[in-house]
Amino acid sequence: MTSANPVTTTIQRKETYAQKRARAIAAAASVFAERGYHGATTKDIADRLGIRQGSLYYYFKSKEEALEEVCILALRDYVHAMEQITSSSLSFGEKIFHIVHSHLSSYRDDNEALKVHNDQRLYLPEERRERIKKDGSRYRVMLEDLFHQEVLNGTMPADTDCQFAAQSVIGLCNAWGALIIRDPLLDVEDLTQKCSTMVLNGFHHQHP
Amino acid sequence: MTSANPVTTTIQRKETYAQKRARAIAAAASVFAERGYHGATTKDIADRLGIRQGSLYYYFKSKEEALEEVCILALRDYVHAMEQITSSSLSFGEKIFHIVHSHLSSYRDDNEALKVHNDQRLYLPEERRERIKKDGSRYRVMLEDLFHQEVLNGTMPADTDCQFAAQSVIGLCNAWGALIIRDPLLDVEDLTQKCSTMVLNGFHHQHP
DNA sequence: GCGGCATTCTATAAATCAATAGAAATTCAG
DNA sequence: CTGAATTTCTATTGATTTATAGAATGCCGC
Repeated sequence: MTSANPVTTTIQRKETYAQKRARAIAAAASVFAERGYHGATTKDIADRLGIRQGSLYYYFKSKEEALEEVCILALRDYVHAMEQITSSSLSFGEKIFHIVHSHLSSYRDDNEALKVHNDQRLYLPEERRERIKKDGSRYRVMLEDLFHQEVLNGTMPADTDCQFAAQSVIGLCNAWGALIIRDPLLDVEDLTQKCSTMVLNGFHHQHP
Repeated sequence: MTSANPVTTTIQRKETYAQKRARAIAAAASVFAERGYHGATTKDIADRLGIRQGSLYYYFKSKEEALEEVCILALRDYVHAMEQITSSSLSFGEKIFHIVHSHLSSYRDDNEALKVHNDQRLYLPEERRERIKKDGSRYRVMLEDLFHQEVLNGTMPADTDCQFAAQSVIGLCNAWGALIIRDPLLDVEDLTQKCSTMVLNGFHHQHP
């Protein structure tokens, strides 16, 4: 055997293509989130990367491909977190809490990819949209199943509409997510607590 | 007195400028809803009206003005409906029901102006955005006050965060609204029932 | 029918933008 | 150092788009 492969043993002094491309996707996410897909220009993205407009095409075949990549990125971590939570041994209430927390946190910490997925994905042509749709549906179905399980357990009314419940949780989180991005003062921990409580028990209204 | 004003007594054989402009705003709303503000062209709007691109400028000084008008239109009816409901003698639960119903219905019936307001208003420059912001806030505050009143009545926990509650109801309705527009099969009456119940009592989860 | 006003059209200016081709620069192994 | 591969740059093309100016058309009262 010859000496160990320098690629894996040498300290990396230069970013790989994949790493630089990942930064390009993040830059695209940021710009798309701020100005929308059509409102953003390839120059905006290039500027954020410190390269020229034309150079961007070394990483993307088209602006459209950049949007698709942003959407794929957004869903990857998002779905992964959901898988971790639903397969854990937490109680139902705790799972909901973690799901909401993970969802809201991603708006604060991550990049703006999730917002771009929510707001701009419909501007993708059919074919590209289909490709990312699967992951989005998977997320919704996992949440749906979580509710469904709870109905079978008897800890939720038998007539609960689990599709409605799942979609509502997602919608609520996305609505607050949009606000979280725009208002740095919003406290994710506090919102997580309030959203989970609301989902499970509403605002506790008592008939007078 | 001379003969009665023909404008008011004669059967209208021709649309007034205001009416035609209103149709232009509706066309803009429709196109903006479908393609987004930046993705829509003035030609798209003109096509939907059956006029030429240049002729559109008889009704708008700019594309930007068209977007502002769409947002103003969206909020006018929206705020008006809220005023009617909150000032009525309905019970709290009924009011929430009507508010949700009015909100969701507007996505089904009206034009797509409300969706445009939600998704595209941030692309307006500061000054124009400020002008429409007031109406949006008014809606939220009215809803907030409704919750606040209920806390004072003692039919809701004293520590209820009314701002959170109001924003959540709006967010939930907007999330479902976006789905309603895309899926004609969704039943607004059914969704209204489920959304109101969820807001008031959550999904009735019982600790096992 | 005529004069004036309202409405729409044609044609075009000016700016912007995505995408490409090929040259330059950088990096790196031998 | 040298040559090849990678990465970035320059320069440009072609298409699109907003907005304007001025001409043409339609409409209405008289």
